[in-house]
Amino acid sequence: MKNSIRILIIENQRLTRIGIRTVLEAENDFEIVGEATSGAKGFALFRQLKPNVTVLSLRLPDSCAIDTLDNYFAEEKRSKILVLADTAGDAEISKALKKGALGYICKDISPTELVKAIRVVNSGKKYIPSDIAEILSEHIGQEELTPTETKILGAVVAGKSNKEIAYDLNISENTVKTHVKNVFEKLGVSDRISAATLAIRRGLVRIHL
Amino acid sequence: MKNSIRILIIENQRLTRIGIRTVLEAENDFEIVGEATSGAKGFALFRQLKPNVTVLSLRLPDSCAIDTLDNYFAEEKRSKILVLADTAGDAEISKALKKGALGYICKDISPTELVKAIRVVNSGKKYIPSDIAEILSEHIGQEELTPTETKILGAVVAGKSNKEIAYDLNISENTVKTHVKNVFEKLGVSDRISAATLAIRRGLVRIHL
DNA sequence: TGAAAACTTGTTCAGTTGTGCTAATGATTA
DNA sequence: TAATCATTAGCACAACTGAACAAGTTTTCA
Repeated sequence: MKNSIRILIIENQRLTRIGIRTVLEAENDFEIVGEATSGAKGFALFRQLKPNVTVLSLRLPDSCAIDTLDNYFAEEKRSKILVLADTAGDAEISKALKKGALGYICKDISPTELVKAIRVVNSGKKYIPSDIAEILSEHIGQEELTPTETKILGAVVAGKSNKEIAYDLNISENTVKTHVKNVFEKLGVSDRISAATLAIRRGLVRIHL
Repeated sequence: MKNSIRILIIENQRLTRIGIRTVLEAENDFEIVGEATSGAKGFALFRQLKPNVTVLSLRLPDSCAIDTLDNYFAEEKRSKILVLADTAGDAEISKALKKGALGYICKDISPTELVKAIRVVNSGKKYIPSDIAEILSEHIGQEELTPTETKILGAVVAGKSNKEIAYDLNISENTVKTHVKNVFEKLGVSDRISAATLAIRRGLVRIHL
């Protein structure tokens, strides 16, 4: 169909993908041009098909959407990407939006809202559902972790001791302690377990399931 | 339709629910008699509709399927329940099966396999996909945590200190240490962070996302 | 270039954690 | 009844953690 919105779906959960397709196929100006189950295949299809809108799942077996977003924008500056998350609580929302994703929706979105999201994003505008916008606003003002702090938090989550972290990063244990303390302050916790669980909940670090 | 398999779907992610429905509706001897988005509504519908097969999502906003399975079997001893999980790695697989669920599938299941799972479960037999069976076998031989140990692990994950845990449970700090040590041994770790992340990964404890 | 942010290291010290033991009590079960 | 398991508790000790400082160096970027 002419002037139809050409859509690429990158999502590994088949049942969810079928759900998305079912919803989108009901719109007669939508055309699903491709589907992929992994980040690599998805990006390859993106380059090949040049869809109008790409629905990209946040968690894919081989990659994290946040990290691959750069590739999409390097390939096509005006990529229109709608990130699809499992839960709304993720810290990754703001990251995705900062990187240039136009929309961020959650898998419990209603069909009508999904369709709307696609249309809005296709028109080049941002689409953020109100519940997600709310969460975003909650996180506003929260200081971001620096690269080193993020690395150290990752090591903490991995169960490493300050000494081990110091050894791994070739810095003194005192330095590690300082970073850890700063991370605690920024996260509003006072022990490494709370830091770790918070990091996991917020998606501040990636853990290999 | 006569002799059709009457199915109840309890799953909160709408897109996934639509996917499931789309797949199941294609079978002309399947009949979706109800859908629910929460554990409470789902169980209410179960009592009312008495479906042949119930597709029950593991993680629901208000409850965990594992904990509510007992209710289903109390209501109807021969409930045929197919538990639907996000990931295959969960320790909850074995728990669900022990409690009496007939099947345990993952959301990236293929349509044909989902249909097959429904049919097998409806016939009263167990259905475990090979990849999940494999994970199950990996966990075999791993010692299970005792109730107290589970409670203490939960407290550890919650970021509590030994002292706090002792106070909460009205036991001495030394006892807490003993339990913590035993948990470490059973999990094969040697610090609380690793215990916590492992517990989260395996679904040994529930964390409020 | 100059300021701001990030990264680095140090010291001290109280408190917590984890290890390695031993051992009593109650509940369950073969 | 004997055996096993879960729960409880104690002690001693080394190691690690987190708080509370102060202060130097390097990067980044406007």
